[in-house]
Amino acid sequence: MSQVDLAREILRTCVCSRTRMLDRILTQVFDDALRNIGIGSSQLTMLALVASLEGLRAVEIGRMLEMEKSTVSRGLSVLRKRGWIHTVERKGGTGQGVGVTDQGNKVLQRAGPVWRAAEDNAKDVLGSDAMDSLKRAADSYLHLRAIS
Amino acid sequence: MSQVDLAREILRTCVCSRTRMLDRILTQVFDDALRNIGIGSSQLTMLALVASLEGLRAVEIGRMLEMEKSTVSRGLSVLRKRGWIHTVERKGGTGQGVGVTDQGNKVLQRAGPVWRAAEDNAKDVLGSDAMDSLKRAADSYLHLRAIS
DNA sequence: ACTTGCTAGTTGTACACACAACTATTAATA
DNA sequence: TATTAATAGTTGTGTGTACAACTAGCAAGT
Repeated sequence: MSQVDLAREILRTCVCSRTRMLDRILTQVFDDALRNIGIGSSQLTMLALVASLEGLRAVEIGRMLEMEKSTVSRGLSVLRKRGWIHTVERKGGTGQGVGVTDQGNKVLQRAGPVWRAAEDNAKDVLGSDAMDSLKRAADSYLHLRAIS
Repeated sequence: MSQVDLAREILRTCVCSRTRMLDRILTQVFDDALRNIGIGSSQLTMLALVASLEGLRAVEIGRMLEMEKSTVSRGLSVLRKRGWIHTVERKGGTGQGVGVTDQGNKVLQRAGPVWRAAEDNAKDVLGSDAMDSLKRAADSYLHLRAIS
């Protein structure tokens, strides 16, 4: 098989590069929408998770979002720097977790409608069939039962 | 609507965070497989594109992969540093583009079987339905007609 | 030829991401 | 309790990503 044929097969087929492209496209849509609010789409995800389950530890966040622990660590630093989360004691005294601050809640509330508009916008960009199949692809795998 | 309800709605619904999670999961699968070869999945995508269309310019790569030009610029630097691509003259003298080196072709050939195995592995991880719907979601949007 | 303006490319900055190596903390057990 | 093992968290490094600001190069028109 020639190099060119192999290269074209990779480009036409590879599910990883496809997904990464979709990620770039969607991140663009959501970050554009959220820019005025001053929060990025990744940050919003993490903030929403912390708000959903007060007292989460970093390792649990990593498990739920499929993130490496060092990524979680640095992501939480950003949220902390912005004043959106703080350290909280966990029930039972088993170590510490994170919780949302008043500022964090305000940002979340302001982001809500903008995020919904972005979700609609994404449907226009991708088409609603593609969006549904994308969500289904994720549903079959992701570990978000705790907040369902 | 309470903050917690909003937060949970975002986590359950957001197509952007879902896609980013899928990206992390798939990148893990492909990078693990490719590690022995010494190339990352993003680099493989760009190398395959350059190999498919000799003499591409950065701006064209950006259009086809939905990447910002600065991202392309830095991505190409990495490939150049590794000795996988080089600058080539374009037919008609309209500026310069990039082409694959012999080394780059060797890496591509070695990566081929490993990449195919990773693609199979991804099907096991995601399930073949999810994988199909993921690819369909991308198909409806991506600009790869030039190499089809 | 000049200027004017568009397009392409690079670089500074900040964040997202993971691996490796380290520290700290917690749990298990001698 | 002391030691050890396992888990959790941080930090250095390199890459992936985009925005803003800048430079370079080309094109159009007068």
